[in-house]
Amino acid sequence: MGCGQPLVIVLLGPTASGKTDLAIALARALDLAVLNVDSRQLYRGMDVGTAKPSAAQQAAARHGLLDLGVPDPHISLHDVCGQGRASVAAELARPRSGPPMALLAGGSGLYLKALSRGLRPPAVPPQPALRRQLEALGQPFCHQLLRGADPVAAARIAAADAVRTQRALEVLYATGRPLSGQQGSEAPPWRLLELGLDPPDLRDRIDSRTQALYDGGLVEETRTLIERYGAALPLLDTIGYGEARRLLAGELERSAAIALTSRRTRQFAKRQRTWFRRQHQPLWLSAADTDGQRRQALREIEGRLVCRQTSTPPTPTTA
RNA sequence: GCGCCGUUAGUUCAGUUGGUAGAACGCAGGUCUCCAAAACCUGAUGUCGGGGGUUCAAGUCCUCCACGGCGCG
Repeated sequence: MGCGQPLVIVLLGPTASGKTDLAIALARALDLAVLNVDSRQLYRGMDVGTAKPSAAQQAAARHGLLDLGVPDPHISLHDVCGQGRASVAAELARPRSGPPMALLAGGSGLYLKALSRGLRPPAVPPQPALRRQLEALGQPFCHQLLRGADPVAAARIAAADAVRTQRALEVLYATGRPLSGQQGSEAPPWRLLELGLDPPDLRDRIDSRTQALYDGGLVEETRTLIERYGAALPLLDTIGYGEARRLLAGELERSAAIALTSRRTRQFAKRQRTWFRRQHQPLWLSAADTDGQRRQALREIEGRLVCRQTSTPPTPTTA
């Protein structure tokens, strides 16, 4: 065990914190691929609005878990878990000079947890028709249904939380067994090093990043997505795309759209911080620029690769 | 200059026949095992424009002042 196990490095942080640049720098330094853990960069055609690594950036380092499918059939977490496990396994098996390693980077909390901790959610795909029916029955009634059928899940799910109530009922009807008994996890056989990025000037970074998305063609990209998949595409509710869609519909001025996108992004970043604090507790990198962060991260990674014999006390070395 | 209307939380506003203030959004904290860039929960906001008066009691009535809007000169 210990130093014999592969090392999986997870780089996480709120949007616009500088993960992409640092991930590429680390990938180059360690000869690794950047495996993106991002719920929106999974989709082809959602590039500008998701700040997906550019062609130049993707040429600078290998990337994985990008462009897995088109936006129309929604890609489930179950599928992402499968692809993610395969990508990590391939990366660890890849012949390289050092010990086996993989690098995950992203900001989607649930996805990060699922991949790094080996969550095994039930393999029940979303059933839109069923969800519509449950929706029509009304949330109070649905939660009452759940209390009768799966009291454990019902106790955990807030009475007003329609999304989770519907999911629990969906799993129950599809499998005939309560959801609460099917939410397991399988700790993967690797050591985990979680590094966090959360610069103090995130608000400014979000503002300038938002401006850059609009200048870089977010509205045009949104128009293309609407032409291809229709304006009702659920993924168009995404931060940035939602405002661009309203701009195209004439409901918002450009400056108002940009301000709204910034605000929603800030609110999202706050939720991400809450998640990381509670679910991950990474080692936060304090350096101000990518270069300093890279050095700091590489020191930590090297520290994990030194083979220590815990049974014998370390021999004191005098300088 | 005259008349009318307005001035209440960071913002937009609600406040019944006088009983020391509420909503939404925002903000802060939290939850999270397939919509997660989602969904949900909790919380704090305040010299009610300023002064004076009437009253046991004034955001609410009277009065003066300031500021803003509209109309008439």
